[in-house]
Amino acid sequence: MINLSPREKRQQRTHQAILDAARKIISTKGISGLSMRGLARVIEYSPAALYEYFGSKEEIIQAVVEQGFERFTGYLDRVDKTLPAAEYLTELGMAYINFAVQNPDFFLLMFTTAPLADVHGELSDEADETDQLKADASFSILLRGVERSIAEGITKTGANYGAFEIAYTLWVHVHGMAMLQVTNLRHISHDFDQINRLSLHILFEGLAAQ
Amino acid sequence: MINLSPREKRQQRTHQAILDAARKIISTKGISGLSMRGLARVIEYSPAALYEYFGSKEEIIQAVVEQGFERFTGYLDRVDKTLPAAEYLTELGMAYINFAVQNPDFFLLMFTTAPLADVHGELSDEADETDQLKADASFSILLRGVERSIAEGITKTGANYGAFEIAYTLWVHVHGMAMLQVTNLRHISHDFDQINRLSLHILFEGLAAQ
DNA sequence: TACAATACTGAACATTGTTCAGAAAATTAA
DNA sequence: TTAATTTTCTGAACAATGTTCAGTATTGTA
Repeated sequence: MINLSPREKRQQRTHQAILDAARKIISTKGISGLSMRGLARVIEYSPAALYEYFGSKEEIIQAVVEQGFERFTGYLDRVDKTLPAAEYLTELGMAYINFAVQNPDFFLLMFTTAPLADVHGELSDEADETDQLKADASFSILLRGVERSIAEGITKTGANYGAFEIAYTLWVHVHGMAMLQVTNLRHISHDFDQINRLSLHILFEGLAAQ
Repeated sequence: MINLSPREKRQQRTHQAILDAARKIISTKGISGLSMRGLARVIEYSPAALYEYFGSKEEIIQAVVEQGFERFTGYLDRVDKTLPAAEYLTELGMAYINFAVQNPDFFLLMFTTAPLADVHGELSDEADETDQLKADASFSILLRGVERSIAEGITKTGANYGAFEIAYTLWVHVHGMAMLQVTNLRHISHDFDQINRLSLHILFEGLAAQ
């Protein structure tokens, strides 16, 4: 895995160059601004050459989204884990929103692109498919933060809800803020940082209540 | 306005037939399944005829989204207003999510389509543009519910936050649930109703806390 | 140096949104 | 009713898109 032949190195470089160019185009001109011909022009290949590396435009987009989630997870993972749980979760949420606001079109694409022909349902029927969530890298970061907040007594659990339910609650709240910031509220010139923090604070009070 | 000439009636009928057909196509085949030729075939016109009624495909989509928001507002408005504020706001939120789940592609389009060349900013610079929100029909429904909840003592206000901030908090939370249901969690066979209600309940505890 | 695999190009195809000259239909004027 | 005019619609065409494919370079191996 570590040692690559010169050919494989070239392949990987081109593969990545295509994805980088695609990501940049999407970030600047939106997903509708991405064309195979334009993409080919940027990396100085003919349009047909792209099909040596990817089966279709859809596959390219899928790969860009996949790498996007990796960068996203990395971004969230960079939040200082030595912070007290309450602050940590707040900053985690703000990082989530920040990522969205700084790459609005890209974020939008990530969260509106359905995974291509996922092989989920392999363990299927019986098993609760929310397991998929728990396996998700960025959700796991949140989940660990929540578990710590429970240990620190910041959030209370009950018969109905444990760490998973609390994490879900935080997720939807933050995701809603991020999403609205990037769609409905996008062109409203107003700084939402303060109200977002306040809003999160209110939610934490609910999570702390018995 | 009420009396229309036969010609105007025909125009309006065709106009609406186009939008209805477009909405149906989007609901069944997604936005990428909408083509001018396919749309024309459904209403039994030639593709070029569509341009007699709309300037472009983009304008058609815009109009479909606009009517979508009207239907959406109507849907929310149908929630029983005689319910106690807490229950009312809960049911309002669940209706929001229901609308999304029942028309996933359509909902997605509505909340990811940027309004075309909006004339906002006309009162501009000085005025806080969050006023746009307060003018929004569906947000107003929520706002009135929140004001009632304040009157009933269900939610507390503070120096930092009044009805607007509380409404925003509820909105992002519910919107996050709806959005995730329609994107990330779409193909997970799991009933989220229970956890969504629970999640909302937790938020209300925060809103009730001092 | 010859052979084989890989990487790429150019030209073509079907499909898309859109335009436009003109035919058909509906409305108005005579 | 007829003639003129306006509205409504069609067919053919255009440029741009994603994709394919035969064939040509380029690279790697014997």
